[in-house]
Amino acid sequence: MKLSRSFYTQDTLTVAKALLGKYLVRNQNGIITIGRIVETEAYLGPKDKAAHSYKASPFGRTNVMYQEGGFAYVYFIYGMHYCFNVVSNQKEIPEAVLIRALEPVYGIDVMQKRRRQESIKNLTNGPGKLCQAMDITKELYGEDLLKDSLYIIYETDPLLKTLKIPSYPLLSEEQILCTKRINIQYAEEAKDFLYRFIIKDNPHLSVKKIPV
DNA sequence: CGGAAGATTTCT
DNA sequence: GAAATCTTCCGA
Repeated sequence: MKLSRSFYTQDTLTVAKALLGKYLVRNQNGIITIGRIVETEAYLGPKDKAAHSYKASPFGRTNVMYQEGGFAYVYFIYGMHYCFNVVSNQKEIPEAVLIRALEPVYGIDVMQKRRRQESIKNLTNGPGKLCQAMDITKELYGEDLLKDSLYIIYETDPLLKTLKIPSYPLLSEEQILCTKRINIQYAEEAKDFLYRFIIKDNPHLSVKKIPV
């Protein structure tokens, strides 16, 4: 089952944490790739100096964040990478969750081609890498995650069994770790907010060490 | 309208 | 440790 609109319109920290263990599905004209979400970061708009929507209007690149939850906010950075966020919370509240790392579980051969990289550990362990592996580009800016090109499913979805994807036990509270966010030193007091959520010890995290 | 910086990755 | 590379935003 796809995550519903009411999942995405919860408060952003709840969504960021609850996304761990769910499966991101990309259907690019019938080519399916799937990854298990293992790392997320919350960005809380006007009260968060690290957020793109900290001082923004509903007209710039963060436009889609003003929608209710469940849409894709994709941005281009450093002249070469895309990053994918899930818009969260209610309409007019410009908040989102950055998907920072996946564990590849389906369509791995496709991901290897797109990434020009054999090593499975190096396919989706970073926000730019996973966009390349899943073919997420600006074309998906504003995409509705309740549609069929890009969406997220529960760990109980029968599709996973159909595709013979090995299942994991449901995540327990103690497997989830909350840390500072990555690469936002400029954000003053916001750099210390514990808005990053990871599955403890997962081999596909973007950063090995836990930020202090 | 120009310049700087960036929620990154890769290679040295 | 630094380069690659380009969009966005901010200040003049």
